[in-house]
Amino acid sequence: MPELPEVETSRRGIEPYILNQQVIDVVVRQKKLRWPIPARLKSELIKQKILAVGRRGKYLLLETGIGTVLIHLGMSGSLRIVDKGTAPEKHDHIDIAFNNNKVLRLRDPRRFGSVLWTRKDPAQHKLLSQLGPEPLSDEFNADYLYQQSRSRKVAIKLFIMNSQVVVGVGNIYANEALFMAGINPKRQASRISYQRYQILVACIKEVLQLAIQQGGTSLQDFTQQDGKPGYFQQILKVYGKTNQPCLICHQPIRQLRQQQRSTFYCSQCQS
DNA sequence: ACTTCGACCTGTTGGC
DNA sequence: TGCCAACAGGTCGAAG
Repeated sequence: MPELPEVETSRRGIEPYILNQQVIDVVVRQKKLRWPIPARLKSELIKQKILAVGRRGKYLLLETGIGTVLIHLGMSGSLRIVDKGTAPEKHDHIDIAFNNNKVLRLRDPRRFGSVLWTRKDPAQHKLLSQLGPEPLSDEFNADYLYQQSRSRKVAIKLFIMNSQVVVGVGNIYANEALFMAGINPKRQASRISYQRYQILVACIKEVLQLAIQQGGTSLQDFTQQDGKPGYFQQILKVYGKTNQPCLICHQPIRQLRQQQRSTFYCSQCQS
């Protein structure tokens, strides 16, 4: 579920309820996620105040005075705010309870997500230190991406989904950005001109920004049980549209597999 | 240094 | 209707 726009929407959704609040309890029902939830988390996090709710790529960062909670939602994770005493449901793996009677609750059926704890500068954490620039930052520009692409034979779609190249471009938005840029997802990264990288960078930024906007407007009710409307469905032009007519040229959208992930594109509009 | 592939999980869907 | 294979929005680390 979560790509960067959903993670950012989650960040904005939970922030008002937990910023400057003190942790009074941590309840772990299932510690086996992508990585085990550290045993130290509860004892060290308890009594700490959340000083910032940040994001790096698809990681959420809950910063305290002594360390940072790293949360990744994997493929199926979601966060919600519930009142203290609300009964957990299936796959509700961890609660972080605050002194304002609110509880931050992670649900993750597939358990590809993670909840970690670091006392260092989170940027130095193993999982964050190798990450590429944020897609919406100035650091992510055509000069950078073009430089990175020299001598890279991988298909452009896989290239932009590589988190060491740029963070936050998942399967949906990689497909959408390449459609918007008119670039064939199978094209080798090294065989794309600087000019086309200028377009691609702009399209990646636009597609992500638009999705964040959509999420922000339709997801004000973060405390509700069903925190995931299909808001991004409406802006998708190729993802999941196999055999449907291209919005530009009416050719059927094609589907193929790249690295075990589905790719959707228009063979006429994208070269 | 770069690329590919298996692995981790459960829930849903589509074809027979 | 039921069954089962295929697939789902991520990404790490080992193997090639």
